[in-house]
Amino acid sequence: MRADVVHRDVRRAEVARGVQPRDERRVDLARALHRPPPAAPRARRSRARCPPVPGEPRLAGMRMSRLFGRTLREVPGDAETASHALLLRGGYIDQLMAGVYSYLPLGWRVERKVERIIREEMDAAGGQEVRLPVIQPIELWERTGRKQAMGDVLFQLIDRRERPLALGPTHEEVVTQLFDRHASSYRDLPVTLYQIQTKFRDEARPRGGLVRVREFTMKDAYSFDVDERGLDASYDAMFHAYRRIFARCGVPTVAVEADSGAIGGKGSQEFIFVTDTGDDTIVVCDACDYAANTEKAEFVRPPAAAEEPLPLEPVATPGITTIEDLARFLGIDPARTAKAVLFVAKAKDGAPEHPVFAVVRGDLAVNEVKLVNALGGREIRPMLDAEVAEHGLVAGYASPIDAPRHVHVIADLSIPASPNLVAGANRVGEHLRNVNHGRDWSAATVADIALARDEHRCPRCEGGTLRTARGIEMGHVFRLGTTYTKPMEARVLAADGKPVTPVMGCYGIGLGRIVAAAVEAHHDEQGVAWPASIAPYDVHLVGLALDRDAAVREDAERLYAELTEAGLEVLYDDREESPGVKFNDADLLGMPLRLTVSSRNLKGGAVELQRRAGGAAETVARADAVARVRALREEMMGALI
RNA sequence: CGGGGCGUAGCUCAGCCUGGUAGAGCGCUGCGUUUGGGACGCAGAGGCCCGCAGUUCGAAUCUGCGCGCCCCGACCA
Repeated sequence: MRADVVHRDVRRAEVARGVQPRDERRVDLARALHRPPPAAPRARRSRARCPPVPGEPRLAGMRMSRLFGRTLREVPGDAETASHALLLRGGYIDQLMAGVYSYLPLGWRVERKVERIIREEMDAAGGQEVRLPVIQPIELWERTGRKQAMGDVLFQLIDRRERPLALGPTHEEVVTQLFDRHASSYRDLPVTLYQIQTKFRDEARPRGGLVRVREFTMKDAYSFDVDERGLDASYDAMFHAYRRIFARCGVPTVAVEADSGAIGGKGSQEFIFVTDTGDDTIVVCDACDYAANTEKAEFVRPPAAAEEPLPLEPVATPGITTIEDLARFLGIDPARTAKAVLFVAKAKDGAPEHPVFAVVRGDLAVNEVKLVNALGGREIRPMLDAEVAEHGLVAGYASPIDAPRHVHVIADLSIPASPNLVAGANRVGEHLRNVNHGRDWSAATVADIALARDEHRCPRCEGGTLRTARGIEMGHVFRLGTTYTKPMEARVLAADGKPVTPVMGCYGIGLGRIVAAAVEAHHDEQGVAWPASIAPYDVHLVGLALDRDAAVREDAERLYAELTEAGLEVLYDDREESPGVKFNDADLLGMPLRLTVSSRNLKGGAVELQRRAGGAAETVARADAVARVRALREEMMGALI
């Protein structure tokens, strides 16, 4: 159906209903705003001011002359990453303050498309959408101890009655309470609730444009099951939904094992978009499918020399306080030394601060996340130089042998397995050779507290080697268990009539990060090349020299109408700009397809069709243009899943 | 929270060292020329030089104190 026919029908219907026709309303509205109605196109420089013509498609199209937001030729100074620079240059986003952005019409369309995809996949996986409050009473956070755990990241405010409140950084507490009020029987389970909503986190350091922000849209989902088996099923459903979501959005991700951090629970996986600009580090096995965040990553320690323990022997090491210097000075491999790293475990729940003496083999580094976990979740900080002496230790020469009793000595797995190490003597300028764990000293705790890195061997397969990569966390799925249901005292009655505490899972995705990652993954020197699924518009229609050639203008307008009527979303460049400007803007903005109408092609009864992501331009017969665009769009969408 | 950098027109920046009535390019407005890869001419609009307090006859410029933004690190469900 033609647009003007549609319009006529709508108009007739409106008149019949006694409603003032749409285009007349527009004029009235303008008058009401004390402004003249949109002027007729001027003879020249009509740049922008042409009013929507009768029959203007109401939803699926946008004239660039009317589009709010302009493209920038130069990169705004604050942008470091490609996604940040291109989103700013294209007029997709605008920064209000550190870590807080507005989305302009184009940017918002992208986010809404991501949102739609997520909603479809969540619904398909059995999720039910809800909408939870942003503003929450602080007591809720005190109940689970997370007011402490979140610390300064939690945005807090006080209402007029001086009641302390928080802006939700996540919603485990709220949803658990909601669940408890509305579910009372095992028959109500399983249930997965989700929402797409703005979250607030006062990040210490926002960075990378949309990558780490303080106000952001997140999809968070929460599953409730009667038992672990149920949780497994809910978790798997979400995991697979996540795979589909990222695939459909054109963002390649790798699922890695992760530390659960302040969220808690037992086991989680992150979906990481691999990029050098990422702020997370992961390791990936080059032989099997093992992949983990370095915070969590296990690895096979390089083997130690098989030797019998030799007699302990002091060695003078004047001025040598680092492993590097020590190994060079003694002409040995760093793996033949023991590295001491001193921390202070912070006070928690009334327990006072206490010194922590961590020992790893010299070729390894301490993984602070693992160390915190080995300490039962106690936060740590580096020990200050002054404190080292206070605890009876000698900086640079600290020794695990005869360490003061109040010092918690914790050794990495590599230590008991490595004989005859060189360690500090706890005297300035002196080390000890042939130190053996079990003979000369024993750690209070032996645990995996070392950091995996490039070249380490895979813990899951024979012969695999770990490789490190940087990346951005796109989503995170957690098996929470009863971390929240227990302290919140959520219960349902089981089949046997006895109350059980439901086991929970939670699942988050950052929408803005998907937008940023999609740009990182799909751009070139000229600009963005959106995946078809989340591009703000399907086609960028470029009309050249519209004011010079009435035939071209008419045909471009007609094509615009035809495309939108065919259900395509069209960005129509109807501006009075030179071809170079239009093409460059089209490249920068990055719609997946570009259609060019020009007098040159029109003479041959054709238009030019170009894929933004590459490939030569094709000349398409004018009559086939719409069908060809639809076909290409289908093809590109199909390729995404 | 440590370290570094930067705040001058819508954007990118010069001017600051050596104090003396605020500049460029891009963008924007008007008129004309131009039209397949960021064209050109002419005429314009646009600035509390981040803020406050000092020094000085005089401060964008020097000094102090704030605030903001960016980067590295710490931190980061």
